Amino acid sequence: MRIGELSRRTGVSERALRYYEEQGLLRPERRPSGYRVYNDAHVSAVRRIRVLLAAGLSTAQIVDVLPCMVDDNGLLTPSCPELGDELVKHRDRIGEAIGELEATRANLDTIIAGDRRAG
Amino acid sequence: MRIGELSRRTGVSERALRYYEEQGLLRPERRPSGYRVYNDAHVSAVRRIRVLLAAGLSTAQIVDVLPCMVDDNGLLTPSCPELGDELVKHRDRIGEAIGELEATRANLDTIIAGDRRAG
DNA sequence: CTAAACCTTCACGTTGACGTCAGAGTCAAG
DNA sequence: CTTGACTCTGACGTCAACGTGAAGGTTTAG
Repeated sequence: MRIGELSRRTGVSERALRYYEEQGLLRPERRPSGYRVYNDAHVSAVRRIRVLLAAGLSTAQIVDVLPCMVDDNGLLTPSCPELGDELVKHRDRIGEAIGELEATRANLDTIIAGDRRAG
Repeated sequence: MRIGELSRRTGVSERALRYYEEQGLLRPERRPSGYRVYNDAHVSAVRRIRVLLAAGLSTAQIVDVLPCMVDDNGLLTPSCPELGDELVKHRDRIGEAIGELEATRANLDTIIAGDRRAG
């Protein structure tokens, strides 16, 4: 498929797809005309990129992480344990934020329930 | 304390602290000279801001949830004057933020666990 | 008193992840 | 062959979250 179809199938703009290639995240084939040609593996790659970007990783970090995932089914290879640790650390940071917000919400709930002091 | 000490105590640059005020995240007192004056509540507020930023929330989102986050002994911040529907709305907004972060974390978990079809 | 350290408000610079537009080439359909 | 949709490569614009001086006022130690 060409860039337009990939854009429609992923919901990611053509500009963003070209940018990902520029950053080394995607390496589509090229027709003699210069047109980019993508396949289904690229579709899932783009989805993985989006998930990682939404999780707060930069394209530079994703460049390191992406090769450690098997192309077809998004599996982490066991050959990259360090990168797995990076992802775990990042998940833990998000967990920390969730904890903060949940504690806040719990305090709010007690206040709303009528108590003046929350613990 | 003044901005320099707050910066040292939080590890956040003075420029960033002024930026947070500009975005409505901090409201320090002012001396006649114009100097900003902070207290311990601002120290924990800055830490919360940093956690939420690191989790991928924007300052605009933090503006919505921060004013109703509760200080050390469960005291309401002065920026939550109305104890009725407003608090409930704020709690619900916090709930939305939690939901988004949990979705992000779930996606990360899927990738880390090597499961199929993240996204 | 002076000097160092600290603070103020502009205001332009930077980086990342794109948006947007220009000018030109490509390709399937009529 | 022509039209129109699609694509290409620059290259400048944007927005958030600051960095980095500039030019000057404030506070405190000596």
